[in-house]
Amino acid sequence: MNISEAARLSGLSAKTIRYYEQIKLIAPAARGDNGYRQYDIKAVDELHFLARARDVGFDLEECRQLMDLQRDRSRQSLHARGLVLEKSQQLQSRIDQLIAMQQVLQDMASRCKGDEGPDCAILEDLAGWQEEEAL
Amino acid sequence: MNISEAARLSGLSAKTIRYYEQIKLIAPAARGDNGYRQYDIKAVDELHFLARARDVGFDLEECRQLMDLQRDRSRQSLHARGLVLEKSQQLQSRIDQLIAMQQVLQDMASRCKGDEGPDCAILEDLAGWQEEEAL
DNA sequence: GCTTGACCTTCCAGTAGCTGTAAGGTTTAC
DNA sequence: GTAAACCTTACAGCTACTGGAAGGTCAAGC
Repeated sequence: MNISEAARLSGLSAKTIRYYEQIKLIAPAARGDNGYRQYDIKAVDELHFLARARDVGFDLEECRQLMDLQRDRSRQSLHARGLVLEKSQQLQSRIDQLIAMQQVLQDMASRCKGDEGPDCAILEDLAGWQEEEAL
Repeated sequence: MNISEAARLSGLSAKTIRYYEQIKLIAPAARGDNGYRQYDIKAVDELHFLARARDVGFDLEECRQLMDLQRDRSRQSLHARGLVLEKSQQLQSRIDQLIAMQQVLQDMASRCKGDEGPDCAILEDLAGWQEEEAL
């Protein structure tokens, strides 16, 4: 099959597939007589694997490691588990951070009248007096 | 004061301050005889405002809008409130997304033995059978 | 006066993970 | 024959910086 069909089946865009080939995340695709890339089920499975790994938050370097494990017949499942748990913790940190940011925003919004006047607790807050630490 | 002191007080790096000047997010700093950038309290306040806005999740274009509001004597606080509420919703979407990703990871990890053997629920999951949608 | 180190300057390149666009070749349907 | 819908490569651009090179300036100590 051509690249657009592989894209449809894997959940990646054709552009992304070419990009992954370019950065050698995947092996160069086979080519037809016309120079078009050709994909078989096995190749699509690999692309799908990447799409799934990206979806749950792994970056491309981590995807590379996961694919290495996937290919390694003598792998130890604890390695994959380690990568997953580490990523899970990273996501948790990011979630905590975003929640904290959001709470500040909610707090700002609740203290702002939000009317036609120029008085605004939000802008006062952002402009806010230098905090202790810096002085 | 020189740029490194302004950086220390504002919470931005000197590099970042120069960058903000370059992309015209802030006005060009005054210069001393030696060509060094000079900052007064007012300039530092503006930098601090930017640092705070970035900290709670606004991108540079949104920071520009917030600063425009800050400078506008005839502003309406509902505009600032709108920006904050919109950003809050964006953060919420992102948080929800990250939580969903993390749950998948936790689920994977819980089903993986994580031992010395090659059998791995995680890798099976990532490699997983094409989902209905694509077929 | 000279050196040393900590500043400052500009400019260019690189980061992650693509996406958009241009310029062109191929295939397919009518 | 031709138009649409594919495919190819190559290069630029996105966000928000950060790092580094090459060089000018300043203050302190000898």
